[in-house]
Amino acid sequence: MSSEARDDQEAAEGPGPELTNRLGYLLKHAQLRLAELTAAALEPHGISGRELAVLLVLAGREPASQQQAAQRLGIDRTTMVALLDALEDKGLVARRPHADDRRRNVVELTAVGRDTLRRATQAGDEAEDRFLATLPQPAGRQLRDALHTLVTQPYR
Amino acid sequence: MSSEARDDQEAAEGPGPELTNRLGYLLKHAQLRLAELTAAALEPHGISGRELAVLLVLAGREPASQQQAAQRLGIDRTTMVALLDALEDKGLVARRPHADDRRRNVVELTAVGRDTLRRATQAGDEAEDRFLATLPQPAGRQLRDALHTLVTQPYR
DNA sequence: TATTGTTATACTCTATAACTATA
DNA sequence: TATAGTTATAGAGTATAACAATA
Repeated sequence: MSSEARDDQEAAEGPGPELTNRLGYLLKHAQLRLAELTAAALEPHGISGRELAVLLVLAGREPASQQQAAQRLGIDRTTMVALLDALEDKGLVARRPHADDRRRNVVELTAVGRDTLRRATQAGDEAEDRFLATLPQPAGRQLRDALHTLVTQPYR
Repeated sequence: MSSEARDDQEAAEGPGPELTNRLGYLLKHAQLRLAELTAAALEPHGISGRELAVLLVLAGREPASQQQAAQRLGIDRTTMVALLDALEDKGLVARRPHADDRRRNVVELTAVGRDTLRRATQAGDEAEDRFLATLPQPAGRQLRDALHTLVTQPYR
C-alpha cells in the first residue's frame, strides 16, 4: 500500500454533517440499524421482523379477512398472500374460510404461532432496548413518543 | 353495500397499539412519510432524495473517487455508478479522470448542479419542517439529537 | 496482485393488472 | 358488478461476481 492508499483510508471514513444533519438520512439509517439488530434477535425464532408484525396484527384483533390484516399493516393484499404462505408453511398460522363469506380467509395463530409470537416479541423488545441503551434516560421514551405523534397523525 | 360491508369499513381502519408501540414500526413509517413529503418537495427540482444526498456529499468535500463518495453515502460503488449516470445526464455533475490515478473519477458539481443543490436543499428543509410541525417546541430538536446519537455511534 | 469503474445478474420489497370464485 | 384471494409481472433499491483499465 502506498501513502496514496493510506490517505484514501483516512478520507474514506463516514458521512459528514451535510448528511448526518438531515432528518431523512437519520431516520433511514436509524431504521436500518434497528432492523439489523431485530433480524439478528429474531433469527433463532425463525421469523423476520415483517413476519413478527404480521403475527402481532393477527393476535391483536382477529381479522375477518386477509385484506383487513393487510390494511392494518399498511401493505397490499397481494403482499400479504406471500407473507401468510411463509407463516403457514412454518406452522405458525392457519387459514380457514370465513363462515358468512366464503371469498374471505380468516387467519388464526396456531398454538406454535402464539408461542413463537410470545418469545419473538420479547426478543424484539430486547433488541429495541439495546438499540436505545446509549441514550440518556428520558430520551428513549421521548423518541418513541415523538415518532408515535408523527406516524399516527392523519394524512396531510 | 350491505351492513356487512359497513362493518368491514369500520374494522379496517389502521394499525393498533400492538404495532404503533413498536419502535421498528414507528421508525419505518416515519421514514416513509418524510420520504413522501421530501419526494414531492424535490420533484419541481427534478431530483430524488437519494440524488440530493449524492449532491450533498459531492459538495461537502470533493471526493477523490466515486468509491469514496459511495462510502460516505453508505452505498455500494456499483450503486453509485447508476446514480452518477443519472445526475450526469441531467447536467448536474461532471466526471473527470483523477490527475495522479487514472483509474479514478473525480466528480464535480456543475454550475447548474450547485444551483439545483441550493434550491433543493431549501425545499428539503421545508419538507422536514412541515413533517415536524405538529410536534411541541423542543421535541423536534430532541428527536433529531436522539437519532443523531443512535446513528453516529460506532457499530455494536 | 490489487483497485476503480463498469456491466450483468440476482435478490428483496413492493405495487399493479388480470384471473377465479364467490357475493 | 363488485370483492377476496391469488398469480404473474414489473419496478425500485440494493448487493455480488466478473471484466477491462490502471496501479
